[in-house]
Amino acid sequence: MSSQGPKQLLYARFAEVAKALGHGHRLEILELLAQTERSVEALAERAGLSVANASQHLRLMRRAGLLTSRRDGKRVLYRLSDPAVLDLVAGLRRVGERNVAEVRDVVAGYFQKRDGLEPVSRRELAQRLKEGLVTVLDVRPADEFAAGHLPRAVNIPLRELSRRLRDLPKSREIVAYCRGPYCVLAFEAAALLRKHGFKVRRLEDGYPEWRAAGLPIAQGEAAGD
Amino acid sequence: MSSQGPKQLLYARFAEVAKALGHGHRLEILELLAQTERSVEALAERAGLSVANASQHLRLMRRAGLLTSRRDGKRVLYRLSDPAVLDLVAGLRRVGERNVAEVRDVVAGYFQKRDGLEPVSRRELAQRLKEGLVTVLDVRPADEFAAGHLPRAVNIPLRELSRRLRDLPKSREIVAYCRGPYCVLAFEAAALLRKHGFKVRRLEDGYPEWRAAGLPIAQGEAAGD
DNA sequence: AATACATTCAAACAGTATGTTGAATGACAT
DNA sequence: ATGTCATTCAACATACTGTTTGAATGTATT
Repeated sequence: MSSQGPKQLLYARFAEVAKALGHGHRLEILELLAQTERSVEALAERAGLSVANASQHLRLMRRAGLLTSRRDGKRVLYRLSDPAVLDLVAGLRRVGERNVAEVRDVVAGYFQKRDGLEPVSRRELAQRLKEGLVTVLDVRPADEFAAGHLPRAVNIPLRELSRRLRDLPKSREIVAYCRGPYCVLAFEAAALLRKHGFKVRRLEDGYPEWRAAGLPIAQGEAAGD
Repeated sequence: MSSQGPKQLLYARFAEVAKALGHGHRLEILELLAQTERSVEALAERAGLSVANASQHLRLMRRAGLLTSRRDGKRVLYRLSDPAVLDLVAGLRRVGERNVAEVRDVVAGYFQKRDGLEPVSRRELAQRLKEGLVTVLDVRPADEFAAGHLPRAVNIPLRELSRRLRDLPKSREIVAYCRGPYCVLAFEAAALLRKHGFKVRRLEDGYPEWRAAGLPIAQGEAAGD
């Protein structure tokens, strides 16, 4: 299979890149790495995997060219080797949304139940941010927020949201976002806030896409900025 | 693995799309289907597979949402379900080129040996075509040419090229293309023609990309147009 | 109805992937 | 040096993939 001609050889390599994307756990790891580089242990914990298992998935993706790693003291930090990896994942999503019945069912059955409204586009949000018309709410865990977030975003991780409703304005529109298009955090946040009478919509996707689009970002832990 | 939450379920589906791309033979089938829809038998023959084997690869890709099929009398014709599938394959190529050492080696060792010149961009070729400055040479098999090709292109399948050199002009620049970026036909053609003193360059990719870019195309068997 | 043909399905095989366990490596701290 | 911690490796059981073979299906042709 691997080597009748040079084209076959190349295609076998390209297929390996695709194979490296071909597992739910690995796509989840890529979503996490799209936020910021991370250690094996941190990834394992967030993705719900054993450390050894996460390590194997990471090695496989590194071999395929999806990731690179560097050592930082005792730990090894992995990150996406190329922004084009995000385009690939977005492509999988697109093909799935449009051509796989089960995907459409889940989107209709779970996601649209939490938030049926049209999401806000990046462009529109960027514009309204400039005009100071909206409150932007980042519902990711604090460390992901610290690694990079939308300008002037308020960070309330989803788990704390019901306790901190008073930190949010009732009059202004709120735009919630998290890791990406199917990150459940923003959907759950939208459902919760709407139930409590807030005016809320979701950003169409997440922080990685915002950054990849070249829009301004901010870093650090502070709430104010 | 498949269903702790809705996100995991979606990711498992998206992973299936990636898995369907994860085999050299399947990428080759996709390259053929990017030219035009085709029967199982035709695909099997061109990809060098048994009919039953091709059928299984096709079924898998159809399930994943990459392909659709329709019956036409005795045969079943497959085609790409979505232009986004081409974007996905292009994404694999891009990640491979930039991040997999072996890919770079093969490109340097085989492809650049045949044609080290910068390829002509679609834009540039479209412009020069309008001005009537170039001869466009399509080296794909006749039936693929007939299904769609660049305007005013001359079709000389690679196998016939050495016998039909006199059909090509020595004075004008020739731009050769075939199925896509790593279709060997155009590289071999460029090497052969250059050896015989023609001025020849390659188009940066192939017919499917030209069509996907919305540039004008022509159909039918005639040589003149 | 009988035949021919294209495709799919089912069964079988070898080969490859996944996830677990426990041991090995490599880097830092004492 | 010794111990500790994060990561990787090796070995294993289990499940899935790719391919071949031959039979079954479904569609045209006679």
